[in-house]
Amino acid sequence: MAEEARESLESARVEKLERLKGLGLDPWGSRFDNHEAIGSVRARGEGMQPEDAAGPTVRIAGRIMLRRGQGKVAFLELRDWTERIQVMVGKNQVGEQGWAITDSLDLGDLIGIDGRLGHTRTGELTVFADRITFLAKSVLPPPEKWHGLTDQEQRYRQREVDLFSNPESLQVLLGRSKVVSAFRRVMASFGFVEVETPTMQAIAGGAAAKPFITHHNALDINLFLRIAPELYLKRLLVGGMERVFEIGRVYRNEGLSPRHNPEFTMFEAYQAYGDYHAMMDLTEALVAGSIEAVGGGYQRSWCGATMDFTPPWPRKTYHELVAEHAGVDPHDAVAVANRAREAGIETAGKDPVVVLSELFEAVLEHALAGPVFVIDYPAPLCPLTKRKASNPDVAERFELYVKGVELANAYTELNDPYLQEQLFREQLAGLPPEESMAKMDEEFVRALKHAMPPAGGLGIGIDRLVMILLDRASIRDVILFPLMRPKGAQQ
RNA sequence: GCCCUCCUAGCUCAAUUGGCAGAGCAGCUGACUCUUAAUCAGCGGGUUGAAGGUUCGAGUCCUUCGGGGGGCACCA
Repeated sequence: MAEEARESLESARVEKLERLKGLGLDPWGSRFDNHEAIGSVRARGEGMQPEDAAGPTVRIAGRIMLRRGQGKVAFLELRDWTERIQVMVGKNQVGEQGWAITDSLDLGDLIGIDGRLGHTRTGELTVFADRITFLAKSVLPPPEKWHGLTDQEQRYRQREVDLFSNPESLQVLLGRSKVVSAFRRVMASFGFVEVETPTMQAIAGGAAAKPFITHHNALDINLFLRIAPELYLKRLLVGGMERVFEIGRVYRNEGLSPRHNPEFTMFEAYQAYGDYHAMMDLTEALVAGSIEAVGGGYQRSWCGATMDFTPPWPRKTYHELVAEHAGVDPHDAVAVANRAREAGIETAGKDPVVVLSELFEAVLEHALAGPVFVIDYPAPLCPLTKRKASNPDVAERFELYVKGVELANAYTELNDPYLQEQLFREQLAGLPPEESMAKMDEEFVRALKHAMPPAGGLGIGIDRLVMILLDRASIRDVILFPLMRPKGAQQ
């Protein structure tokens, strides 16, 4: 039976665990202070001559990835979250107890090593162990030592195994953290403060998406998990917090795909007395800071395509792009509708602006190489955006596209409470309510009546940015624990 | 939700037109104090995702179910 085979592998390891106990050791280890990152040890080794036999003493800790027994000496490959390094353990050097420990090691075990840094006869940088400290037993066998874990399902379901057996996965997900840190650094340098707003909301506003519903028992009310933090952040502008940002999860009850996970990380920022041009500058600074953090420069490739992130990026109007790529005058509703039908879009009963929008998405989104700021959207699509003073049919909004992926969305924020209230009530023909951003939020409108400063607002999808900067094809590769259907669940 | 596709040992993968389920790694036993995916000798490990069906015979063909990946739809 498969179960028995697995258990026999486990029991062989449990037997060694008992052997460690027999040596008077705790197989689950304890505190191990002052160990040095293996990456740092390696860096020190760079400056050493290969003939330096007895280098500095070092203390490292990590997981045993490889083992090469050689009689009364053993070579171990130890890995921590920075690097891997070879350790040589000799029976004469570590003594009877140390050798007994070495004899009980399995691939996957966690150990600490005190030793001297040097090189072997073949020139490999190696820690020559003086002492071995057992830190934790792995009673399950790790994946194959050369291929690692390749099965996608297991890599997502057992991310911890993926992380320790596939260094690339670890680097990608650490890279994600570097991007988030870079965002915080850049925002601080621009004088923004980080805030936290409700993720459970009575009205799921600020974006067009179907929400998740949850229930609060004590109040006996249904609440929505937020689809965007937007409306609360703008209320902070009213309150006088002039530069705020939030990095947090939002939840959208929609399909899964290589670009969509039901919960994802949204960055939003609001700057009093700014506008959408200020947000474009900020976007460039944030992406530049992220690129600096993950390395690799402005010329990047993603899924085989190359792109240039050297700022500033092109800024083209929505209408220009429609004329250029769809070959149709965006002001000519009949021509737009004809072109849309050519592209296979149903036009009957839809507002001309909705048809234009669907044509844009069908024809243009994937044609935009980027990075490119698409600016000045048709006003009816943007119920939260200030209209251009010179033209009320155009909203001061931009979206940032890179290789067909929408990375950022920003507005000059609408701060006229009467217009806001009116726009919340308007429902475009052909748009079901849950697909509209227009959801009446009385609290928000009331807040605007206390005067919200004219402002620029920006939203960036962190997951997608990380995907593009770290050249991952699937959003699941940049989320530590992507949503998976529970295995063996009934119905 | 629909379409395509995948699921074989702990892991990575084989298995000819339907014809005895295999290998490497990992594991176990032994040898080895400078190896590099160490090597050498030997040993164990399987309800081929699940359940049915066709057939003399199914890992392979059919049906249903479960899970994954990709696409469509929806969206960021």
